[in-house]
Formats: sequence, structure tokens, C-alpha cells
Amino acid sequence: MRLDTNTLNTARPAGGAALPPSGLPEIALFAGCPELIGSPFSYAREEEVYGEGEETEYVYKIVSGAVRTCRILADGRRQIHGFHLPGDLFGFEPGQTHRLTAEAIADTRVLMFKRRQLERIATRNVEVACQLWTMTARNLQHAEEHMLLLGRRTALERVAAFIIEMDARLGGTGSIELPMSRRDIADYLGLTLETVSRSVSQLQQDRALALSGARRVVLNRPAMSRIVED
Amino acid sequence: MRLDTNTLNTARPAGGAALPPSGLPEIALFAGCPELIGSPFSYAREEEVYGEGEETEYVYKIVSGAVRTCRILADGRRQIHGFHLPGDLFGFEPGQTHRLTAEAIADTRVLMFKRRQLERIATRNVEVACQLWTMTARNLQHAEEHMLLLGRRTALERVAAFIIEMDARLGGTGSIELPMSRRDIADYLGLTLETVSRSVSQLQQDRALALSGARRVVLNRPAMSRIVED
DNA sequence: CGGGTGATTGAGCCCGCTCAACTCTCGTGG
DNA sequence: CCACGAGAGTTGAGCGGGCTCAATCACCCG
Repeated sequence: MRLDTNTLNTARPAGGAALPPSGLPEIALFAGCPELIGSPFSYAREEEVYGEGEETEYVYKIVSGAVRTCRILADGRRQIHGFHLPGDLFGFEPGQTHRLTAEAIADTRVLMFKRRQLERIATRNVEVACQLWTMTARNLQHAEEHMLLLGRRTALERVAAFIIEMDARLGGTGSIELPMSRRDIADYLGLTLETVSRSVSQLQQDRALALSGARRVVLNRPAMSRIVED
Repeated sequence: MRLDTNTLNTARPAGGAALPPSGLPEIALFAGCPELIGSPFSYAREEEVYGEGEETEYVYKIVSGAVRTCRILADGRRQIHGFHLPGDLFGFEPGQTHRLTAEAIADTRVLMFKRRQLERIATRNVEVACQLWTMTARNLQHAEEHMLLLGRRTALERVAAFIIEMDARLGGTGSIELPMSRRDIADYLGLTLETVSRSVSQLQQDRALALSGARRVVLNRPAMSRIVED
């Protein structure tokens, strides 16, 4: 299974950590675009970044922490559409208003960019316009992969695919610290938190992964891949 | 629930039928772009238009008929990502290869456009580039809506939402002819064909819709909306 | 040491799946 | 005109994966 990150990756060196461990992340949005400078901002754990229906005024790039974007039905059912990790860009949607809600999963630092300014540059700079389109396309690709998962995968396959995706996005070292709760995972995978927990236990029993605490995961890559193979 | 068509609508007059009932559909892809002329082509029912992994050489615009795009797992599980109806554009994916398979649901006539040529024009014509981006964005929006459906909706809600979506895309008259089989609907909604059939029967019993034959549907819009309301 | 949050585990149930029989429609040919 | 067959759709019976509800456990942080 091929799960691409749904991110425009500018800060992350190929195959390296989520952020350069030493220096600060660059403040410009794109490498070739020094006139786009972001304003640093912070959100506390569980704080809303923007809500469904709000004006799409800013675009955000995560420096540290993590953000979820989701939709909620009137009766409380929630579908998380994606998780955004350090280096990821989010909040860029066509149209005047956000169709999703964005909330910080952990204490999160971001850089904010004026959407208007970004668009103004995109109309002039083909490079930037292309990067924006690529980002939207990558989001679409991720969504397509996720639809297959939601529509046709079993609970065990979903959880395994999720862990593999997270490992890939967090550096691909095979040893990760999940930033989100079981409930968040469940709402991302279209399951209940109990089923997620049971599936993780199952994977551990099958020696496909090892836990230390609930969130620290070491994966047995071959075994995990075998579960989700298509 | 707001379900947008995932189409770049150029041929369809606002609120009108899928195609102007009289004249032929225009042969150019975009209204303001007469140099892009498509070649007519036809596919028989169940014929493949392109397969997963093939080169993305052409973009297609449907003149008549219908096409599904899907992914299939090794064990036969299939997820249909979308249906493409007259006036819709499909086959435009970033990257060198198609990530989805496209097949004709019914005998279908299309116009084919060289992807390369389209991209060449897009780099020069901001208007066209913007339309392409809007199309990708609309596909993404549709995908987001669909993820909520696949992850958090009941079978009855899914089927009701599907009929509403089809009505909207087929003219919004409240009386439609479904071009696809129960199996196709099932693979779109992440259900089995039996469950789709049962749900349709249920909706009929609840007076939310009326059938004549399996594919001709007249909907009771208020009752249908009540079922999927969020 | 409690207290609180998050995660795990257990027991039972139900929605949607599986398997199977039946019906309906429609095209073909006698 | 009906007979027939094939494919699509419907309906029924029973099962099971994932959900619900609830109890327990693990881990922080005072």
C-alpha cells in the first residue's frame, strides 16, 4: 500500500527527521520565495485553529506539535480528515470559507501566512502556483487512499495502515511517538476507540509491533506490510 | 448535507439538463480556450478507459454515457471513487501515472485531450491554470465529503445521500435514471449490493422515494434530506 | 498516595455481511 | 405469441465484526 504524506514538504530533509534538530525552521513558506514571511503563533492542546465556515484568511505551517482537521455531524459523529505534523502546510482551501475544523492535538507552534498574499504571488510566480496545485493534488491523492481504507478495509488493516503511514511521515525510522489519542485515531479510521485499542493489542500479540506506553510504537515493518498488502 | 459535483462544469447550463438537449456539446475543453480541441472517441459498456499505473497521457470529457474511477485490492475488494457524467472532466491527475482505473459504466462517448498540451497552455494562461486547480480542489472537496460518509454514516444515510447527490448532478429535477448497477453503488458507498438494495427498499417503504424499475427514481426531497441531515 | 485522564479488556448486541433462493426484466428465437 | 435463458435486483435466514456499555488498569502530576 502506498500512503503518501499529504504535505508540502519544504522543511524536512529527504529521509531525515521532521525538522532539522539544530537550527530554527526557515520562516519563509517556500524556498524560492523570500518575500513570504510567516508570523509565529501558538495554540494550546485542544485549542481550535479555525472552525468550519470561517473565512479562509490564513495558511499555516506547523513548526512543532500537531493539528487535526475534521468534520462533525450534529449528533456528535466525527470524521478526522487528516493529521498535520511539523513541516506540513494546512488551511489552504479554495473558496471563501473553511470546510473543515482545525484543532491542535498537542501544544503547537505555527507560522501564519496571509492567504491573499500567497495567492497574489501565485498568480505571478508559476513556480509557487505549481507548488500550491501539487499540494492540493497530494491532498487529493491522500484522500483517495483514505477512501479505499474507509470503504473496504477491516479494522486491523486500517490500524496497521495508519501506523505505517505515521511511521513514514515521522521519519520512517520504524520507531515513533504517536501525537494523537486513541479517539483521534478512531475518528480518523472510522472506528471506535475500543476497536482501535483492540486492534493495536492484536498487532502486538502478532508481533507486528511493540508498545512502550500507549503512544510509543516500534514496528516490525515486514509483518505490518503483510497485513495491509493489496 | 452539501454534496458538490466533482466536475468542471462547462457544458451544463446552470440548473439545466446535463447537456443542452438540442445542439452538440462544444468540442473545446474550456470556453475561453478555442485552441484546445478534443478528439471524439467511444467506449463500450464495461470497457476500460485506462488502468491503474498507466501513463496519464489524455484527459477526457464525457459527451454521453458514464464512467467510474476505482481502485481494486488483490482479493477483489473494490472502492469506486467517483462517477463521471456527461459534461464531466476526468483523467487529469498530477504525476506520470494514473492512480485509479477508469471504466465505462454504459456505452460512452468522450472527447480526448492531450494532457501535455493542456499543461503547456496552463503554464501560459492563468485562467486555464486556475480552472485546473479549481477542478482538483473540487475533487478534493468531494473526497472529503465522501470520507465523512464512508467513515461515519449508516447504510441508509449513505444510500440516501447518494441518491440526493445523483439527483443534483443529473439536473436536480427530483426524477432520475441511475446509470449504474447496485454493485457499483455498493462499491461507491462501501456497502454490499444486498445492503444497497435493502436500503432502497426501506426508503421506498418510508415514502422517501419511489421506484419504477430498479433504476428510475423519483425522490421525496424533504424526506430524503431529513435522513442525511447533519 | 490519591485523583484524573486515557487506554485496555470483557460481555453482549446489532448492523451490515454472507450465502442462498427467488423474482423481475428484457432480449432472443421458435 | 409465448418459451426460454441470462443478468440484475430483491428478499430471507443466519452469522460475525465491530459497536455499546461497563469495569478495570496504567500512567501522570499533584
